[in-house]
Amino acid sequence: MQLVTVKEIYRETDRFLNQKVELSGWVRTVRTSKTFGFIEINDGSFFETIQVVFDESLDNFIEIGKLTISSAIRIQGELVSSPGAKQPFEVKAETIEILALSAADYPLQKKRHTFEYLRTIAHLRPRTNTFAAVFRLRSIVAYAIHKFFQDRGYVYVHTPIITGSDAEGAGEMFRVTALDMALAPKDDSGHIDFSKDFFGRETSLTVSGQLNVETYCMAFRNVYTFGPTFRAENSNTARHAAEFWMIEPEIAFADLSDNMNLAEEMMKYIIQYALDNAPEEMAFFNKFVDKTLFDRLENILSSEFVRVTYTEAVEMLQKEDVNFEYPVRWGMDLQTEHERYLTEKIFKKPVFVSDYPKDIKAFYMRLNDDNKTVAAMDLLVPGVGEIIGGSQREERLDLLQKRMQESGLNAEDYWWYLDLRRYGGVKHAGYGLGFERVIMYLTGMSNIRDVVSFPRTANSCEF
RNA sequence: UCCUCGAUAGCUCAAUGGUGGAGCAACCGGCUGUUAACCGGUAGGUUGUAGGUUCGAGUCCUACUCGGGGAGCCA
Repeated sequence: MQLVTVKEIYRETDRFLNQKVELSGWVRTVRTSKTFGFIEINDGSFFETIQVVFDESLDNFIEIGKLTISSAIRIQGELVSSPGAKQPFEVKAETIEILALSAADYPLQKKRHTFEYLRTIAHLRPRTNTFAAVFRLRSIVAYAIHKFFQDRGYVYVHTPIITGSDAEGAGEMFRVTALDMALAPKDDSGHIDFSKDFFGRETSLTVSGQLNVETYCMAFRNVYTFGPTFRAENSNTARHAAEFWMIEPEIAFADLSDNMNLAEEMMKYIIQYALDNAPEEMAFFNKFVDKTLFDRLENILSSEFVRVTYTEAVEMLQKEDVNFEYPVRWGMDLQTEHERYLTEKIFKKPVFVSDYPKDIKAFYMRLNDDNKTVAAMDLLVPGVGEIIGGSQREERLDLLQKRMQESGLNAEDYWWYLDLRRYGGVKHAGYGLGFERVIMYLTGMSNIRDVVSFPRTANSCEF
């Protein structure tokens, strides 16, 4: 009797056909007749289920027929080719052992549930087809990202989760404190005295690893971070979460064009990797979640990403005969409706928009020679919108200091960041890729809450 | 945070201001190759919460809570 997984049976069917096998897994569905029945089980190793046929020759036939969904069982039997149309093979059971009987009020039924309902039972939803596919893909894509960078010699840097820089500028921050807030020590002006706190200063959860990873970029040349990020923004959209994962590569001796080349190569690599290594899951998404998925992904793999400057994009949008809620005008940030129009209507594929006005972008972005724009780039993709935001960094100390001053930042807080410009600081660039947004893009899932195991959003931290 | 729509059985949804229903799930029974199996039966409800209008409220009004969609912020 060979102990096998469902994945092994599907991938190496010839090895197991007409052999005795032993399987264990969870019941997805049971169908019975007077003298025989069928069980489909999923053993966790594979997206697909396997059908088990059983009949009254089993001494526990009656009990088996009453198995509830999600009960755990062990089956011994023979793998045989199946006369049924929907599966190539099945297991003819000789013994079925009930390992754990699931209660009858198991909330998942043999029918389609809404994603909204499944979010209320996030501890059970990975047992559904959709979420099993999403989270196996998420694991595979995380590995693909590491593989992409590691194969190219990048060093993976673990940047800190707790940060003392209180103005990274990327968003609202969650405070980290060991103080009892009810008894917090106050200073003379009545504000909480964080010098008495654990770190002796005010600290927060990171909103980006970028500033830290730039320091390692100046040592290892090509580096990346991949870790959790926290934003305390009261964002209530399908593509924002308070806790999410971000990939942030940083490359030295490189400019904005190199940065976009890297982003494009990485995106294509990830897509190809997902198609090659999760074919069942991807086929499922294409069939049940987004019927245009494969066409969309194939189109991306076989074409070059569009590259336009912000100024060109504004001109193109102004020429279109469309009534935008917010008219396009040079100097304002592109609204979601403009970004979507660019990527979904005009180009119908991923678009890099670069060289934004300096006033709407972060202080660390490199000032262009026109003195009006900075070497920033966003990658916009159909369906998701902004998936990457990046820039060439300002490596010239005097200009960086000037920009910080204009942005109202205290240069002393960034002394180590400025040091990089004094000690062999060269041109360098990098970007942040929202991991969940990649998963959304690869699966067609339209809500970020459905690609995070236990999503944390404003007013929601169950589980 | 703003705009908008919604909340009725375990799930998905019906119900003109006038006795709250269906399908699926559950439970009981039937069925010799099923595929979200099928057939028959049983049980299941303080209509999100708190007020108000009315002879009478699931239905109308107010507030709150939670959720969907859109916007801002961004990845």
